[in-house]
Amino acid sequence: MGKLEVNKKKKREALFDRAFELFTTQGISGTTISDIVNAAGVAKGTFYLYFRDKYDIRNKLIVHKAEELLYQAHLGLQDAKVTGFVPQIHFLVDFMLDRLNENPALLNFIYKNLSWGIFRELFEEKSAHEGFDFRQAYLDFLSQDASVSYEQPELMLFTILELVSSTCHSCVIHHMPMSLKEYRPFLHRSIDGILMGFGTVGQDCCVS
Amino acid sequence: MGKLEVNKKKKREALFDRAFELFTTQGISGTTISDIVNAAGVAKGTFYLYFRDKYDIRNKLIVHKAEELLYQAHLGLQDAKVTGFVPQIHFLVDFMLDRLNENPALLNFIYKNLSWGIFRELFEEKSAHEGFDFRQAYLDFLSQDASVSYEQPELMLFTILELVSSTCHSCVIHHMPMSLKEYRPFLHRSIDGILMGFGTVGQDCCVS
Amino acid sequence: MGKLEVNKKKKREALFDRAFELFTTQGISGTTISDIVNAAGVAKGTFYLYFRDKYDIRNKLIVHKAEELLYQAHLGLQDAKVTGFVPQIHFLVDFMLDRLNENPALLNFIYKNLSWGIFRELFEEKSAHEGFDFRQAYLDFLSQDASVSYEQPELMLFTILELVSSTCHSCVIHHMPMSLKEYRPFLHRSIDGILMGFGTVGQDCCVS
Amino acid sequence: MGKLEVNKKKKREALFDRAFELFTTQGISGTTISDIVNAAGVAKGTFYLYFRDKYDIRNKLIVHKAEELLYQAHLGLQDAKVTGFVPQIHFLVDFMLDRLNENPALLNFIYKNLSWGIFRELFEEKSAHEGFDFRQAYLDFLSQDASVSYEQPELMLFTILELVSSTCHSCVIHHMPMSLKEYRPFLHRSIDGILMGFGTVGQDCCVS
DNA sequence: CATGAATGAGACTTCATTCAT
DNA sequence: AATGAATGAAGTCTCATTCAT
Repeated sequence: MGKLEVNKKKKREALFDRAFELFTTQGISGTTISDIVNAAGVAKGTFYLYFRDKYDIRNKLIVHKAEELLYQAHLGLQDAKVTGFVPQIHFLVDFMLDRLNENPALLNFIYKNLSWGIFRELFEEKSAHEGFDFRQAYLDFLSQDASVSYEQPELMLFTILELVSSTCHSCVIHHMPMSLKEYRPFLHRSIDGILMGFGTVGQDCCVS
Repeated sequence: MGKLEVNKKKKREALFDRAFELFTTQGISGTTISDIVNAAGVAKGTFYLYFRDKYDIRNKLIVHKAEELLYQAHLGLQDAKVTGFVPQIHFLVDFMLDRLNENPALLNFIYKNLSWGIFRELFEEKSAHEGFDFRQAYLDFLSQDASVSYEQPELMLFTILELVSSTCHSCVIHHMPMSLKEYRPFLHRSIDGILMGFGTVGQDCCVS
Repeated sequence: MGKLEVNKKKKREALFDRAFELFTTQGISGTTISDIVNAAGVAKGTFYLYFRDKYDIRNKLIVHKAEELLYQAHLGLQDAKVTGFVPQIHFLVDFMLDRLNENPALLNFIYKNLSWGIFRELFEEKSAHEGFDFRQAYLDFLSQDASVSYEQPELMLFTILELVSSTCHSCVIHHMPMSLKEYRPFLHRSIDGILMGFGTVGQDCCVS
Repeated sequence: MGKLEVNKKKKREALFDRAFELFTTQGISGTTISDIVNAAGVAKGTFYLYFRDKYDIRNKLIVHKAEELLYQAHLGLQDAKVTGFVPQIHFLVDFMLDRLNENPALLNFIYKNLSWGIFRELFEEKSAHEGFDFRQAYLDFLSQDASVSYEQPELMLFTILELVSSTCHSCVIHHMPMSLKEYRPFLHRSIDGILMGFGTVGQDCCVS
């Protein structure tokens, strides 16, 4: 990579990082492009060389941050060596809940965006982490565990994801109806319920 | 009520109704106070006699519209004479899904606000519909049905509500991952799963 | 005076007093008619029954407050039984400086208005204090003291008044170039100088 | 200086000059920022690149105009080759009175601002006219004239300045109590009186 | 590539004044 | 005489975007 190339990358990253800081601290509509370029130490016009407008950088940030979170969760799972699909799902949910609970700013930012729309993008776009493919990883989990079988596994993921992000937002940001710590067991029971709902015959809750 | 009093009410309602129309068609940040007062046929300053700013009227609209929807669903349930708690929940969900499916503008507007925060307000504040108490109505459903018993029934309602509004939004607004029509059966299965998760022993899915 | 008459007077006085308080605490342009009527506990429209606009009430207040100050000084002089024109002038100046030093809000309010323009009004208008005539009082001082004689005594009063109000404002409000306490001896020396400057032959500074 | 630099200076000056015209003809509160930018031929936003608000440009104008006046008087004094401190003071006063009499708009504008506050700024800040130091110039006058000696020379200047600006304003703007032409001799006598009041023993008016 | 001065539409808000009650 | 809801002109200031340098 040429020196010039490196410099460009640096500018883009400076804008990216400062924008995230400002978005999470002052809100999106409370952040102006002036704020961002001032914080990044570049000229106003430079912003437009890298992003179309404020919403462009916001969208790119959401995808990026969500991807990071998922990738971290994936790495965590590998380290933890959890086996079995259901425990793996619970592990991933817990991992992400912990991260979001520690970092409410991030949660607030990606809130309601860590959803199917983002997943589509993550699934379709080339990951920033070379060679990592979210969809494939998910489907691999499933096929590795012969004891489970679901109708519409992608739809199930969507359902769980929406439930988790939505309730988690309420608990972490508003502490309503209770803290995440208190709500967490109920959330896991609800996830189990959903898994059951999507399970095919021969794999259900009651059969021992 | 004096003539003056009636006139005030009319003005407030005109602003309220036009603001809703504009918010749902042009978005909130795409709607200016000028737009609202022009549509309502009142002077700019009049707006500020009734609302503090754009966000004040928005918040009041969200509560109002959510309340209307719930109240309609409640009336619908009474007419339908459905019995049993679980069927009643499914009825209410279906009723609201239908309304929201017909009226995506409304859905988009109250999206992620038809949540616990709103419920709290609806529960605590005096309803605009004299003598109607949401919380009591819900708890009555439960107690009327001797065959079911749940831990933390309010938490269960919260969980279901978050799931429904979140998934419904994605399906109705983005048609992703599929249309509401196609997703609906899976949603109901997920709700059953959640009910099961919150159910106390002796009342579970598999007992025939 | 009828009961209705009394009520009218009360309203006017309430507006007057509250307006003065607000003008001195928030400034004139920082005070709205709404502020005044709210503080006075009357309706917006009522204001216009008594005053033309904000500047009308301001002007009337200035005249009123300046007149009060002068009248107090006059009463103080009578009690003190100071004799001789020059000591009387110094007494009056000191009396007013003390009052203004204690009450910078008043000073700021009448600043640059306790001047010839106001005097004209006070001289010409009928005083609120029945039977009190400022001009005559001043001319009486002069004629009572056979040892002094001035060209243009009214012009001299104007000169002294402008000097006092102008320097006093700077000292009291800005403490610049120094406090009033420190500046006062120099002010008195300057007044003596001016008196000398206006003195006719036979009465000048150097003759012992 | 680059082309861009020159252009910026031009814009700032256009705003400055038009603002002064408008302030003196329509008054400050009668002048809007729209008026200023229209007159200057620049966009509304441009104003805010150079000045914080209307009061910012006003303050900067006052300092600037007062400085100009003093500097002109200083130049006039050098040309006139008047010697002796007292005649120099009278010359300066006359010079400024003439200018202000010719230009009542300027007088009205800097009225009561051509005072100690401004002097402090002029004394402390670097003059716009390179190498010109007001305070030093004044002190030099004093020290050059061995025949005079004053206690607190700066305080004396303050006293004279307040007297001149205050009385001058009344005479020029309101022609009250008389025109400046008629009042001028009395003013000079008052100044002499003040000089006397501040003079140290051995230097007074009457000693021949 | 990078800059940042300039733009100008338009958002928000205030408030003196009126007038029907 | 008193009220206060309604008015709407007028003002301030912001900020995304452009473009000459």
